[in-house]
Amino acid sequence: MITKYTAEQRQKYLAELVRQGKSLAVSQLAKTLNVSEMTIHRDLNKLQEQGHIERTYGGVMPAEKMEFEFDFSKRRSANQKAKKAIACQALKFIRPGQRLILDTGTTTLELAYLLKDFENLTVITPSLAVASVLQFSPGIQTVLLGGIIRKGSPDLTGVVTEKVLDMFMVDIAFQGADGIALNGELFNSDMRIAKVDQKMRRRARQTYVLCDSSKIGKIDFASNGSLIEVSALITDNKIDSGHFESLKKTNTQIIISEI
Amino acid sequence: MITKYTAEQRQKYLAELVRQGKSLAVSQLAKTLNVSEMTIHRDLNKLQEQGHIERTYGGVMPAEKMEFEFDFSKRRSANQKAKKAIACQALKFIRPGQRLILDTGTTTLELAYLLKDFENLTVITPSLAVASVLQFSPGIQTVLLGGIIRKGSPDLTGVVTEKVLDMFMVDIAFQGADGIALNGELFNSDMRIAKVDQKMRRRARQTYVLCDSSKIGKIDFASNGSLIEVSALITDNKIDSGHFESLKKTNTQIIISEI
DNA sequence: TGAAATATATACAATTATTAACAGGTTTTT
DNA sequence: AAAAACCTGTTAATAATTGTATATATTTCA
Repeated sequence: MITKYTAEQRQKYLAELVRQGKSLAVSQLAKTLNVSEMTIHRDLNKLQEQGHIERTYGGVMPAEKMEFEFDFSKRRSANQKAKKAIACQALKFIRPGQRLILDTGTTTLELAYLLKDFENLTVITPSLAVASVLQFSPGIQTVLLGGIIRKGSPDLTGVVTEKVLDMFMVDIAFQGADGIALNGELFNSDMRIAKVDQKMRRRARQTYVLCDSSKIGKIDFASNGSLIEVSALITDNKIDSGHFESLKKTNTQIIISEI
Repeated sequence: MITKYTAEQRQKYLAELVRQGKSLAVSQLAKTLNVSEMTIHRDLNKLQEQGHIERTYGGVMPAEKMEFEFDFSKRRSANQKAKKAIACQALKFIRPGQRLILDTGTTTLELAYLLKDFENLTVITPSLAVASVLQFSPGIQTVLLGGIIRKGSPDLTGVVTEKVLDMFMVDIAFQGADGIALNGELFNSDMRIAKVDQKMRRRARQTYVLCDSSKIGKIDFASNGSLIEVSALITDNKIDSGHFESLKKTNTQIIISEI
């Protein structure tokens, strides 16, 4: 190309490249656009002033992003692998075209990461974290349930959340749990989440509870129902065999994922 | 890989590895990323300073807080000062204890920044950006309207959003506009936002339109109503005097903020 | 506890990216 | 048509990043 562009055309082109997330070296761009490196620098600076991009040493990044910050002090990275394995197992139940509910929690968040490249899904969620993970996935329509933002927590709760849930009926709900008693009772550490979880199950044809083995046999503050109401529990193979036998008595299917 | 990455790309990659709970030896990472071990150390330190990870001797752990990003190219344009002045003017109408709706848009976002330290407010918004700004304000309860997340723009629209709006009745709604015709017609560039704006006005006792002077006399794609329906228009003193006279004929109060 | 092994930090040099300053050219304004 | 404003390219200066060698910490194991 020996074409000559105006400054504006160039800058528009550059902005578009960055938006697409292409990585760009200034020297490369200079050749492509047939201008000096200095000109590219100037263009990029202008785009930065306008807030379209962010410059870094040796590169360009899409412009400023807004951030939500959350406290995840409870999470233990040791269980991370278990959570991923559980999410992989859950993934097997999902087919293109389905509508899903993804609950708040670190295990369901792991599932969201796996869904990223799925085609033709609708995901309904009370979790800002899940929404954030899926925001760039072209094949996924994300519906955020409304509600009150819990300070320091990445999710929505309250009357609004429950009301909005009533507007949908989905194929599968994937729920987390902060504890599962040996009689199959399901617990959350937050009462507000418990209420949302309860409602959620009624709006899904099937419900899967995703819960790593460390939380089985532990009770927490807010009961939201029982395993009897769900299609299956997905957990990992570190589950205590005694616990496993106890839970089996609830007649709920228990799916064990290999870490 | 003999590719060369910028520091930011490397750090992003590292942060993602940590999130996934992969255990990593610095020496291994250095080879993978094709940089010296020293550089990896420096990267990890930087990530630690930013609070993304926690370093231990010989290892890395995820930080206890987690950040979620939403793509948001806020234009830091020449009108920034006008927007701030307009937001300051809008602030004067707000009293403790009130319930507000804050529309999506850069001017209303500016208002959100000013609200941060307010006491005892309830803010209802379809804008994830607004929600993000207010997330740590102890005096403010933030309610996020549900709805479909627009790709590439952090706000909620659709049937759900409108339904949820019906659940509330607030004191004041603060709206933006992408254009205001000289006969007072209000425009958005996105039809979905226009519908939400329309509904929003019906759920507020008072509505103020916040719009910098550069957009006055400009029409855009989607009409959402007219200035006749609102309590006042707040704009800046760069407004063309002819435009001002035209708008006055709509009998809407026009508040001019000094930049 | 103390020494070896390993991990991390410091200091400086080399490399590379970015900016500043100036000059020539083009377009716009008067 | 002259003056002003603007854009671009060249060269030189400045600043940021990275690697190497070296020093200091931290852990482990005897």
